[in-house]
Order: sequence, then C-alpha cells, then structure tokens
Amino acid sequence: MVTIKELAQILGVSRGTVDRVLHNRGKVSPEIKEQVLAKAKELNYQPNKAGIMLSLRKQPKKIGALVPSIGNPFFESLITGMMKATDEYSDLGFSLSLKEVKGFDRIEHLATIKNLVEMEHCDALLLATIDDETIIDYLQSTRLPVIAVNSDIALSRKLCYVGPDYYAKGALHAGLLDLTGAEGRRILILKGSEAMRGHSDIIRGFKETIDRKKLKCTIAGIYDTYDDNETAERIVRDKLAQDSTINTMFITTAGVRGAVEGAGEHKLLIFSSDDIQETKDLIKEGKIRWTICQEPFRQGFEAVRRMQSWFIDGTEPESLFTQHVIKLVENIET
Amino acid sequence: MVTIKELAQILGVSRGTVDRVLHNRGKVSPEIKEQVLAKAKELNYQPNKAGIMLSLRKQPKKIGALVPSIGNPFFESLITGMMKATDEYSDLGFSLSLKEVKGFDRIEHLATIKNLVEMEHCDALLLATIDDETIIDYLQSTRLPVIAVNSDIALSRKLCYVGPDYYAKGALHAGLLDLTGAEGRRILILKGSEAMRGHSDIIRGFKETIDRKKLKCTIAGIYDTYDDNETAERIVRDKLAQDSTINTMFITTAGVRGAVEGAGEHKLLIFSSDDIQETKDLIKEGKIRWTICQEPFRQGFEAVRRMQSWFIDGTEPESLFTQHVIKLVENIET
DNA sequence: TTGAAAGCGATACCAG
DNA sequence: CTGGTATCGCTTTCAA
Repeated sequence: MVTIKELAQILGVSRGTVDRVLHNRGKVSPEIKEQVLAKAKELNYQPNKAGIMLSLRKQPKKIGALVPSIGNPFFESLITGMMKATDEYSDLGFSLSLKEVKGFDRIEHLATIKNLVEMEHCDALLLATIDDETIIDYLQSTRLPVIAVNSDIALSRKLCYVGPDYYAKGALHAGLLDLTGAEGRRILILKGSEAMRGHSDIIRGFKETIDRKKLKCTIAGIYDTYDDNETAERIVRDKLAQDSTINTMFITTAGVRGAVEGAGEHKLLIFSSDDIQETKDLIKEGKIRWTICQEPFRQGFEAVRRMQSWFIDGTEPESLFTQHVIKLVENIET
Repeated sequence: MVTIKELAQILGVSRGTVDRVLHNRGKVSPEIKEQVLAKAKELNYQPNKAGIMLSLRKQPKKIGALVPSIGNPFFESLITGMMKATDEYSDLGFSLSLKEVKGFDRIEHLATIKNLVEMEHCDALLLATIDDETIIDYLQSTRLPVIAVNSDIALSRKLCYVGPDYYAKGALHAGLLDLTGAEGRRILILKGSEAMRGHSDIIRGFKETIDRKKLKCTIAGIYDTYDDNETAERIVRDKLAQDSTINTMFITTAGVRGAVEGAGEHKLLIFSSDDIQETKDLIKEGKIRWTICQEPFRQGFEAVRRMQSWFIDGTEPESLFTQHVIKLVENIET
C-alpha cells in the first residue's frame, strides 16, 4: 500500500535515494540506507507493478525461444501459449523472437541459440532443447536468464523448468494399464529420439511401476520411430508379423497415425501420449483407448509469464510441473 | 503499440478528445469522432494496461464473493485461488470481500448476497450459489457484474461461468468404469444436495453414458449424503446389508470418508469426485480407485482475474470450463 | 465542444 | 553521495 514517494516524504529524503536503497544501485550513506530499509519493512512496502511496467517500456526486453516444432504438431499449442502470454503483456514492452527447428540435432540447436543471443540480441531465453554439454557450456557463458521448457536441461543457473515430469507420466500409464487389466499383456513400445531426455524417463517410469506393482505383463520390444509416421508403420507391421503374442501397444511420441495403421486388423489395446489432432481422431474412432496429455498451452504461457515476472519483480520463478491429463473418448475435445 | 498521446498528435487534437471518443464519454463533434476512430483502427490502438491500472488506483474496486465452504474442504483451494489472484493484482486497487457459508440454504445465500451488496458496497460479485429464482431476481435488480463460480446459475446478465461441466464429468466416470470393466457391476451412488445443480447433472451424465455405450451394469440406488460423513456411513452400511449384490460405489460429493468406512470389509470398486485430503489418503490406501478433480484453484483464480480484466479492459469475459483431471494412486499428490 | 494539466508509481539521468 | 525532474500511458478535472 505504501509507495516510494510516501516513504521518501516520511523519511525526508528524495525518491531517488529510496529507489537506490531498495534496488542496491548507486551509493547511499549507511545510516540513510538502514533507515529506508527499516521503514520499508515496517510499512510493508510492496512495489507497484503498474508503475514498474510503465517505466519498463523505455527499455523493451526481447525474449528468445527455441522450439523443435517443425514437423511435430505437439508444439503448436505450446507456441500458441507463448504468443498468448506475450500478447497479453505486450504493454510491458516484451517481445518474443521464436525460432522453430526440426528435430533434436545438437549442431542445429546450438547454432539457433547462438543466433538468438548474438544476432537477435535477446535478453532472455526459453528453450525446449537437448540436454547437451556443448549447449549447456555455451549457455553458462552467456549471462542470460534461461527457462527450460517442456524438456529439462542440466543448466545449473537456469531460472526454472516448465514442463511435465516424464517419469511420473510413464508411471501413470502403468497405473491405467493396471486399471484396465494388465494380466497377459505383451507390450510393444514405440519411443522418440533419445536426444530428448523425457523419452527415456517415460519408459523408465512405465517399467519400474509395472515391476513395483508386480503386474503380470511383459514388454515385447522398444523401438524408435524418430517421430515419423512411415517408420512407425513399418516397425509395427514387422514386429506384429514376427511376434503374434503382442496384444498391446504403447506409443510414447509422434508417429501415432503410422503406428496405428501398422497395427492394421490386429486387435490391440493401444495407448499414447499427448493429443495432437491425429490422436484425437484415433481416440474418437476407438482405435486408441487413452492418451495422457501435458498441458502444452500452459507450458508456453507460463514460461513466458515467468520470464516476464522475473524482469518485473526480480523474483526467482518456481519450476512448474504440468498436470498429466488423462483423456478417454469421453473427455477428448474436438 | 500506438498510444493515445501519439494518436492525438497525429490528428492534431488533444489527448482528452481522443480519450472521450474511445470511451464514449462527453461530447465530441461527429467529424473528429470519426477521424479518431478510423485512425485508432488503422494503427490498431490497444490501450496500455499499466497505464490504466495506474490511474485506476484512484477508484479502488471491491469484489464480493460467496462460497459455501464451511464444512466442505473442497472449497479451500478455490478460495486460495481467489486470494492469489487478488494478491497478484492488489496493485490495481482491487480488494476481495469473502463470505463463507455452510451448505446451500437459499435464505442464507440470499441474505449473504444482500449483505455483500448493501452493507459491504461491493462493485462486483463472484458467486458459488444456488440456481434459485429469488436469488436470480435479486441479482437482476442490482446492476452489478456477476460471475458464477463452480456452480452455474441461470442469470441472463451474468458475465460468464467459471467451473466444470458436471454432465461431462459424469460421462467421464462412466468411461473409466468401461475401461475398468463394467460388466456385472451393481452401483451404489452417493450424491450431494439437490440444491446444487451440478449434483444431478453429474449423475445424468453418468447414467446416459452407460446407456449410450450399452454397458452391462446397473444402478442399485442413489442416496443423498447431505455432504456429511455420518449420514454417508449409515446409508452405505444399511444398503450393503440389504443388498449383497452391490459391488461398486460412486461417491459424487463430500462424505467420502464416511462412505468408505460404511463399506467396511466389503470389497467394492470405489470411485469419487474431487481430491480433498481425505480422498487423497483413501486413494493412497488403495480404498478408492480413482477420483476426478476439477481444478478448484484455477476456478477461484480465473474468476477473480476475469472480473479484474472486466474492470480494466471492459472486455466481456468468456466462460471457462475447467478440465476433468483423473487421478489414480500414481498421480495423486501428497 | 475542446484543450491543458495534474496525478498515479517507479525509474533514469543530470546537476550539484 | 543526494536531490530534482522528466518520462512511461491513461484518466480526470478544470478552463476556455
């Protein structure tokens, strides 16, 4: 409720001085500094966001984002979320510089990040990237604030992570399998690129939960689809031809349509991750029994919001683990 | 990007004039008015929120809220959400006047709303209340903006509704029952007060989905717990004693602990709604197999946010249907 | 009917 | 080291 101006009046100093104390910039005599801090605490001074925003307009901030969205529709709504947040607070003088790439090639990711920093002169980074040493080293060397989105990276000075807990997601799939009846299931697992840390976590969560719950089912094989429909279709067709005991398929990533087509007339229990349009359709057709989503819109939105608050308040953002939203035919949207 | 000041400069008029045109206040000559509107559209004028907030501080707004939270822990996090949003934008001069009541007594609800309006002089209302004619009539007579929270009401001039689609929630329960295996299930349903519209919707959604999917299960009975543990326990004990074919229990509302205790040693498949602490514990104990939550925190948060934006922007808020979040032992939080 | 100016809270910069 | 002042965008009030 109390403002800098009032604080200054009460103490008989200027607003500039109060500002300097509260932000640790410039030199202020120790006695005055102490007085100001004491009074601010006493009267519970809270900076007014509207005021900060208004003056922040003079130094607009550019937020750079890297998303491997090309050819992967999952990221569409994550990007929409980023744009919505940018839009909602464009008043503050924040802008978004979005770079889209295809897949998880470390060379390309690093080059793109360098571009954001050195060419675009971004003031902050939102990254859905690979947990790669070269990239981490580069990020460490720039002094920019970074938020990891969708896929975590081991950057010690990142502000936070916004995205799912993949291990928990795998565990939840196992829980649903248990609910459905796991006994006698022979499961074919289709996974995505190893470069993305989440893809192995999800499978680990799935397996370990099956073991822990002692479910009477077995994994018939784990194969990489490279997020590609044709590859997925071929693999599934081959494996089903080779092994007629397979009665269940777990698709952890992109290539959903291909995988389902590969199954052809085989009556499998199929479940998957995320809800791109393809997946929604397949659920409505009854081909896929459930899918577990991860609030992609919210990931994009909250990542941007957190970075903006970091500039406004200077408060350390907290990591956000998005919900694992189970979708059946009854609650899948059109 | 363009501001009122710039608009005024370009057109060679004063900011006051531009402001008058854009807000339809005061008199402006038709020609100038047209010019201003045209230019504003051309340059895509968007009012700056920080600016508005700053000048809005002079007329603080009081938002009144009615929540039937006494004795019903479900509402705790809804209230937390309301407070968080109020807190986050307290800069804007918004305050929250929260009235908590017990249950759904129409007389008490009406009296409380009248109190908010006439004694507290609130400028807006957030209501989790009964869809009652007397209440609707009263709200219609006050000219205040209203948002229905958690439970919808048939007030024609309400701004919007924030909460779940109860019918869809019931349908999703049926979908999960199907996944688990519905055949041969004899279901005992425990419901809450009829006064709250959602309670009948959820059962309708459940029943109609069972019919539509032609699930081979039957409903053994539907009983009202009045959101009370003791009542719930007694009913369940009695019914199970009378009818030994019951093998499934659907608890749609409060009284969860009582209902589960009433089941005693009977091995039932039990599922429920929402995730108060009791329910979480029962899921962890393996007593309840699943529960479907409705993002209560978000309901409170978004209701307040929407009302604030209504005052700031004047934009009509859109209704928000919260997600139906399925929780199993694998994804229930501690 | 229109213009001019003060004020909201915080920041940055210049002058002392 | 400190004070004073202009500025951000918008609203409101007072004068003309």
